[in-house]
Amino acid sequence: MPRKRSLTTDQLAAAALAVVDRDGLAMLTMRAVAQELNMGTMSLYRYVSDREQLERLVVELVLGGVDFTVPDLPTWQERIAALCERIRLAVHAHPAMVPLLLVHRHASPGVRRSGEAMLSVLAGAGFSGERRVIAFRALVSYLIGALQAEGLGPLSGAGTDVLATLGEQHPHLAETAVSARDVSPQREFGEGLALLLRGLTA
Amino acid sequence: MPRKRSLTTDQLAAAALAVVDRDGLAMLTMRAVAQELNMGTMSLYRYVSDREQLERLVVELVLGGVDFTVPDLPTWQERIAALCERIRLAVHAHPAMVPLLLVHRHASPGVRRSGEAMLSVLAGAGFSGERRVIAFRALVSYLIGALQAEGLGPLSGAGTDVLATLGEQHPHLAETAVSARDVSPQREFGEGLALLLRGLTA
DNA sequence: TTCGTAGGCGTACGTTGTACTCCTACGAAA
DNA sequence: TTTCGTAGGAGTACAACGTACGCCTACGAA
Repeated sequence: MPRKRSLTTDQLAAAALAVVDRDGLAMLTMRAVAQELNMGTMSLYRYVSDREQLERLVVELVLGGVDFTVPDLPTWQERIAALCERIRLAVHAHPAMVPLLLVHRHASPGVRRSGEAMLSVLAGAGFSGERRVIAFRALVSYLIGALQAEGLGPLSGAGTDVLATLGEQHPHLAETAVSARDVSPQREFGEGLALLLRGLTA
Repeated sequence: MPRKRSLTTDQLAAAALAVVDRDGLAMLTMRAVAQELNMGTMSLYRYVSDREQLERLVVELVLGGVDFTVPDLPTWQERIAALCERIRLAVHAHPAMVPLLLVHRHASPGVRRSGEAMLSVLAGAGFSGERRVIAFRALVSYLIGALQAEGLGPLSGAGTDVLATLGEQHPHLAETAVSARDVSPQREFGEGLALLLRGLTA
């Protein structure tokens, strides 16, 4: 066997993630990643077959840092919440890559492992059949949506002047946007999830 | 004043939406839309400054068909649910454009109108301050996530053989995927939302 | 030392968005 | 009715993208 690879898959993924973190998702380019590694553009194709596969590597790298073992907590609600918070924390460190989570949520081992973990908690809590389907999908929908929303806040992101203009046509929206300033992403995520969990409890 | 425009903004948006519905979001191209209209590619730039703006037109066209007047229903939970279902129905007719909803959820009048409608219901139900922020964001997160998930089912979409392979490593995931076949998107959406609303009620 | 395999990379092509420039249609003004 | 200025339509062209192809070369096995 000839020659050794000068790169590990993790290094490649790390370089891609570095580009995304620094320059944004739009700058995730085969050329940019190659430059990040001081390599020729086409050399990347010795490690991935696609730009799509490169994106998947980024997803796996981020989700790979998450511990999906079910935490030892008194209630199943706390177990679900802890799992979700772990995911949120990992993703929070790389907000620009969130859209990749959505695009590659199929065919991603990390996403599947997270699903399995959540479902095992639900199963242990007595959820089965269609009830479990509904519960699981609701949790996943919330998780996906919340991570998206956190990436670029639809309310708190805008400046105060924009809100003033907004306020004339949409008073409730403007008022809520002001209140939103005092709610941290973590609280928002956690308490929103708590609402859903409360609904699941009844 | 010289010359009349041969196109309305709606016609342009409709052409773009037709391309998306027929050929998928990836084929939404300035050239493709121009061809759909039997126009030169650059002529489109008399109506939009950007490809981005063209995408926004598509979003507005889809959301423009939604009635955001608060429905006259007994409980505020039913009012919220009805509003969300209207949105789901409109989007359901054009599943390929769902990602555009996410990308342009800021700076979209349609999205803002939907938010204002939901918030007015919440306000009428007695939600105020930070509680309203949490409730609103939770609802929006669920809505966004659920619409995404519906576009391409993460569980039911895969073939049975894939599930079998999956089942060895992820038994709960495989089992839930089987149950998921009997749950229609509408039920899934509605009952998931009901869970969240129940959590909001307490 | 030799050789075959596989890594690295330069070139080039098709596709994208869009800047620039031209031609022309047409309503208003004469 | 004629003229003219404005704005719509389209062709050309370019930069940036993903990536197919083919070359050179490093290096472990023989």
